[in-house]
Amino acid sequence: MSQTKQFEQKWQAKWEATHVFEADPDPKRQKVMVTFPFPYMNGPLHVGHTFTASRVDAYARFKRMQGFNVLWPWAWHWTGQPLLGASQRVARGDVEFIRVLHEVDGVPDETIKKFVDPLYMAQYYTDEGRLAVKGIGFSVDWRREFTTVMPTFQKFVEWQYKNLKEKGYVTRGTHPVVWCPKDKSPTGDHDRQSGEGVTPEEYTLIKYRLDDGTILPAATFRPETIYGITNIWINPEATYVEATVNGECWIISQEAAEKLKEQEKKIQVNRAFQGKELIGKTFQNPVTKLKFPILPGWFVDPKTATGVVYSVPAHAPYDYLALRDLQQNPEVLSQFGMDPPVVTQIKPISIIKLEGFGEFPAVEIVEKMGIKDQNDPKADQATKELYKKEFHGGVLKESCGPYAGKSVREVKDLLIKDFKEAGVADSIYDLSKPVVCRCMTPCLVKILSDQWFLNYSDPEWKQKAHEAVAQMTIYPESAKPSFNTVIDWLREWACARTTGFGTPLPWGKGWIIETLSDSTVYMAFYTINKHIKQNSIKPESLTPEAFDYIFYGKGNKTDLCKAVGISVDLLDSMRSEFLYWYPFDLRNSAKELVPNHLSFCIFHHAALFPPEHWPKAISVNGMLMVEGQGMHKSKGNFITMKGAVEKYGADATRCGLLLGAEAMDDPDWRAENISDLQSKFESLIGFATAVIASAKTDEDTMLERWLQSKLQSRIKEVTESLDQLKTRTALQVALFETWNDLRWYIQRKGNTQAKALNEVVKTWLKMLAPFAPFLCEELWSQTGEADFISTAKWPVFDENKLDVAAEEQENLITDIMTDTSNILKATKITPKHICYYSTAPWKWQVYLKILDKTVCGEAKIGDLMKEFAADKDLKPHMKDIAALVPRVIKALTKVPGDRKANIQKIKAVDEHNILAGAAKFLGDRYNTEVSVYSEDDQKRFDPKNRASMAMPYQPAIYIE
RNA sequence: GCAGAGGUCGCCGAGCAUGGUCAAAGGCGUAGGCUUCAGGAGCCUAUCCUUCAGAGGUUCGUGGGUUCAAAUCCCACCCUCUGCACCA
Repeated sequence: MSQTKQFEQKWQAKWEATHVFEADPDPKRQKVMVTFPFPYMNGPLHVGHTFTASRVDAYARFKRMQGFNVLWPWAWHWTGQPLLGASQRVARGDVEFIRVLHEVDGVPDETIKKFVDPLYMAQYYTDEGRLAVKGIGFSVDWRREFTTVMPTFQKFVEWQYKNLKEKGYVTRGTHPVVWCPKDKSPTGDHDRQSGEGVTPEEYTLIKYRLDDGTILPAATFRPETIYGITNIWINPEATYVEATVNGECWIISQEAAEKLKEQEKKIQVNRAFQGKELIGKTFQNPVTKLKFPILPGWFVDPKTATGVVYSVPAHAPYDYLALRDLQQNPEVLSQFGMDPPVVTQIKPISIIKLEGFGEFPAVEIVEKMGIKDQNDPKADQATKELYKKEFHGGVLKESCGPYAGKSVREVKDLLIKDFKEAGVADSIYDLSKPVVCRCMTPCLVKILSDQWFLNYSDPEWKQKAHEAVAQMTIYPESAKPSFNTVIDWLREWACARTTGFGTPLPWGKGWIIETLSDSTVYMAFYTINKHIKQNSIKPESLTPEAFDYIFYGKGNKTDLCKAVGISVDLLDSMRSEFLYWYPFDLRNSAKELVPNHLSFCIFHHAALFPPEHWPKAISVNGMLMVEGQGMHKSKGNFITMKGAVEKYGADATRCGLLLGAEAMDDPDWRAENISDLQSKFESLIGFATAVIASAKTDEDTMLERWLQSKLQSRIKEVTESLDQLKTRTALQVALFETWNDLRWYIQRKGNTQAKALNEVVKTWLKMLAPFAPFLCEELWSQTGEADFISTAKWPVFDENKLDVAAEEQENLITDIMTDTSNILKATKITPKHICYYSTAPWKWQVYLKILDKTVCGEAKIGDLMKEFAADKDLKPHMKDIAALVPRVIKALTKVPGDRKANIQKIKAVDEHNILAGAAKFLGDRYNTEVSVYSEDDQKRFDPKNRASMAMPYQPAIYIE
């Protein structure tokens, strides 16, 4: 077994044995409750879950180390249809599906057989999931765990819905859905063979009347064009039916009759006939009462809507094209017994004024695009373009009755409403593209009646939700507006369905609360489930009144306890535990849940709890990609949490994911990166072990102070980043940048014996512990610490340990190394001897004066020279100063502001000593002899007379 | 279609809000050296171009503009990605 695996098992066992991550109320300590949306258990946990949950765990561990009482609970989502669907696929012996279960999920064959029981399947994945979560080292309090089919949890959901209903947030209504007639259930995107993303579209039907009173319901998205009608198109070759629809006699395509049966229409088909029978007849416009002819239109698709289309050639390219085609070939009309003038006399009727176009926009666009006839594919493009333009910019003309002068956009809804009320319009739902169910049955649109909705349209509810958003923190900040957008945009949500697992609607027989609707405030249940489980509280004790008391403090507890059979103490413990933990302090999820779950969570909290129990913070992150692609079982790139941990180790998996991205960016899982990280950790372990073992001296030189100083900035950055959920930045600094500091120190120092280094390494481990807890625990124990690093005190930034002089000293070294390398590169010489010349003291005087002036923004060469000339110490050097001043000014433009301030603070540094101290280090670096002289040393070795080039922070260099 | 996010030096990815400190962090990859029985790992150095002295030049999707100064501000254009409901 690998070393990594040993550490993982060892520390997991210790954590479990000591219950370190179990959190109970402690009034003396501030609490932090973090949550992660419970995963749906129709499959194993994967690296996507791992990424999101690793962020939560890093935060939880960080806060725990900061001394907070941290609760991280976990649960499992079993509600809904997919679990049943999956089980049924096993029962049907779906070969491909079973192969995936076996190969991707790694389920043993014997177990797969038992998946015919969906509850068994859910339990299996839950048990596997729990092992995976423990294996990766998430610091969860398992005493609060539950699944959404547990009767006690369902009692909680019943309480939730009873309250929502009483507050008026649950309403009843009808709703169109994509429907599979064979399965007799709505066909969601995931249940489809084809037609992903297709939703029902509502067409308005205008009830034109034939002379005998029969209704021709023509379907349109543009009912305002009723004022510009010139004729109706019927496909002469399609089959139409005459049917009694809600007591009226309608003529529609055969397909349309089937559709309407599912759309709350009482329909009886009386006879079927060919479309050509209708050609040549006349009908009346129910609004204008004018009469028009029915013409043959071969482009009319009987499968779309009613198969009856009315023609507005002035504004609809297809209509104009079809009309033009007929007018150019009027002889085809003879087969329908019509005379050409009926067609040739038709003129488009303009009803919409559109900027940039004349009378007949459709005619213009057809001519502009050079569209040949009604079969030209460009006709479709023209239709879309014109529709958009007229919708946004079109104004109805005088002929449009009460709607004249209004824009299309503003009257459309009103007009539909008016027409429906006047009985001249109706509607039909249809699909823009065909949808086929997984069972291979073509779908249609069904109107579900008596559907239960969460009324997210309620303006007061929306308002409260906005308030909740306003008072909470969203990470990253940039995601906040999208929550408000979603809240404005959400409308009625069907919250119950008839199939699948879940909690029955308390008042609606046969309805089950749907999966996104039963999981909105369950975080509150975590706070009390510990007591429910420990005391084996019966579901029947958990009445709405009991929950009202626990969550609201409502009711008389003596009576209540008697009624439900829970002791007063226990009830009070539950109440106070809820009050201690709630509200939750963080909920982290992937951004895909913003438009649904996370917003629902906000809505429901706003509805059910007072503002002090509304969420404190929500954070969102990107969606995990695998090798640049979305992760799907079908793509063969599905990686389970368990599999990743087995292959790369828990620490590398966690850190590899967290280094992938932060904020809303999508992290990319690259196997190569993860295994590189794995070996990096191996080397980290070796490195830290060596340092820990070698610590013995009490040295406190400039280098130790430098290391401490650097460490302080790292502590500050890691702490601040973690507080902002910037896990990537935090880990990058904690792992790589701090490591680089340590490397630099060791190189400069030449050994690892200082105890100070050992202390820094211990601090380093603490900063890494939230991310890589296993190896940190192990190394921590090697330093002789008896307690867990998981509960060690988080390092605190200490300003007193900042040492700008030490930092400037090292800057001097790195700067001179850069210059030396530059020279070597440019000259391509192999150095035999490198000489450095430290700057003469009088130059420092000049330098610091110029620096002061620069910072104030008044560095004028003339003034400076006068000032220097007046100084008797400088007077003898005036010739050199004349050359030095412009060089210094130029050099200072490249120095960052904060460094300038530091230099002002520490004044002159002892370049000579610093260089002399680093001579050996530099000599090793360039593999040559290094000599250090003072610029004004008369005995210096300086054949090319370079020394005079020296200036502060830029010693002169001579290389031979 | 509607809404949102984004295009940075081989790759991933900082930086752009508060323009100058940006040839642009960090990681990866690649090359060379050291170490190692070997492999791996580790350590060091280099990695836009030019340059025999610490310098210069051309870069941050494309094209304009503002400014002494733009990866960073403004405009236009091109391209990519994500969500859009009864479904987890």
